[in-house]
Amino acid sequence: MTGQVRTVDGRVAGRRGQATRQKLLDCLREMLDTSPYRDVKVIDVARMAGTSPATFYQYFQDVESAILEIANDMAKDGQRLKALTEDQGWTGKGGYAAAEALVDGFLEFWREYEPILRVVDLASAEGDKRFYKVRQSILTAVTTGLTEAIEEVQAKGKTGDEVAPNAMAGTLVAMLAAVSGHQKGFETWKIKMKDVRPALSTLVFMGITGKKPPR
Amino acid sequence: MTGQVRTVDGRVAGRRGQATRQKLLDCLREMLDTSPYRDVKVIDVARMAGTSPATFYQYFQDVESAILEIANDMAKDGQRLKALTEDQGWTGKGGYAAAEALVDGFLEFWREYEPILRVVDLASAEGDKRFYKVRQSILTAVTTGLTEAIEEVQAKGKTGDEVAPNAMAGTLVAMLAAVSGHQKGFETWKIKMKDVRPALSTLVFMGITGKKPPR
DNA sequence: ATCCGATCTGACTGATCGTCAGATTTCTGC
DNA sequence: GCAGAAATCTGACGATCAGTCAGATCGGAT
Repeated sequence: MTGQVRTVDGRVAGRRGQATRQKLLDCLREMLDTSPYRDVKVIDVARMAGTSPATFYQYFQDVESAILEIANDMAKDGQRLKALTEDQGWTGKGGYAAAEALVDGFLEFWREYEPILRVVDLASAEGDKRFYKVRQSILTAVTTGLTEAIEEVQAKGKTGDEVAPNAMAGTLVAMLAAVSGHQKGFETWKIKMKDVRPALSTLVFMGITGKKPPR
Repeated sequence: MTGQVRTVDGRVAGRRGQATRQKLLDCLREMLDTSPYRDVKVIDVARMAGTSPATFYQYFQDVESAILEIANDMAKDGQRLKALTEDQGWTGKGGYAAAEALVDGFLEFWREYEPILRVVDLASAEGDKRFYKVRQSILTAVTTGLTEAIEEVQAKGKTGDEVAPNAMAGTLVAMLAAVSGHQKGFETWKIKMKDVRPALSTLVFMGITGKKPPR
């Protein structure tokens, strides 16, 4: 599906080329773990990979394109979040458990890809469509899943004055993403993630069902 | 309080110097509106301000320090958000109105400072303590305000199995900040901000009171 | 007009970017 | 195993930007 790996000038990369390319990506990712995004230099990545900057440019247009590559892999892995919204009963105790599972899925996913997600978030907020698309591919799946869940609950309840399901779903997803991306920040305050988890789960549950979760 | 404006080498800036400095800050802010953070160059800012790079370095250590300056002004302005959490009755219809006002305050504030807040967010997530402090000074005030509100409601309700007030407050604030920072993103989907506002208000209300907002 | 401190800048060094032609390594057919 | 071809890598280069400093310029006080 991804097609073959190609160099910037269109040549198909062979075994050695792919290995080098992957090594560059790995080093770039490690670099992003430790240095501010703005300070990541091609020359450093190349040096870390034991190669030359020219080689980097053989495989990537620029740093952003390389990060986009990593982000695409991440997005593929992110599709597992989608499953957490499907075929769930969202009412009663089972519903709260489902909310907890969704929350945990987000927290774990963000913990794993934090530095990449930071860049994806920034770049898409800055209007870069390539990164926007990646972000979407992760979040849209979850958003539509939740939208359907909310629609279902609202259809049964029939109070008539509910909020728009897709807006509520989008808001919940944004919330999950934001909190997941600031886990370290929360810990640095006097707020424990152990307490944040139930707060998130409760909000997800209430956002979907409009009710307080059962004890 | 801020003390006098000083150049990097410690001299106190006079009238002309302050004007130049401010012009540089203005141009930097405009630059951030239009270019990706990573692509903002000192030389461009200086050029736009009709001055030379050397002058820039007379007033700022580097680009980040200059942005931090802008961010500090913003934080000062952000203290108005704090007022939106104080002396509010958070129950019943008045409570929902208060939630709406808080949501609107966030949305407006983020609309005004979006590009700066993006950088503040990134830098503090990357562990830059200076930016982290700025972010805190805006959000902590609101978080503690909401924490108190939740504690008050819980004290009256006495169901005993509530979530931790500060975790809930922190989560709500993170949600508000996240959604506010992705307003354009929402609009690009098929989700209207007109629908997001009530979704946010509802979640804030439910997060605080544990009840569905009154019609 | 002259002086003095405040302010600005040209010019410089060093680092990184991004490119290209040519060197080096790996693969292929025999 | 070897010659030739293809794939891969790199040194070297011009361009751009970071960051510094000594000296030029400005503007107000006398």
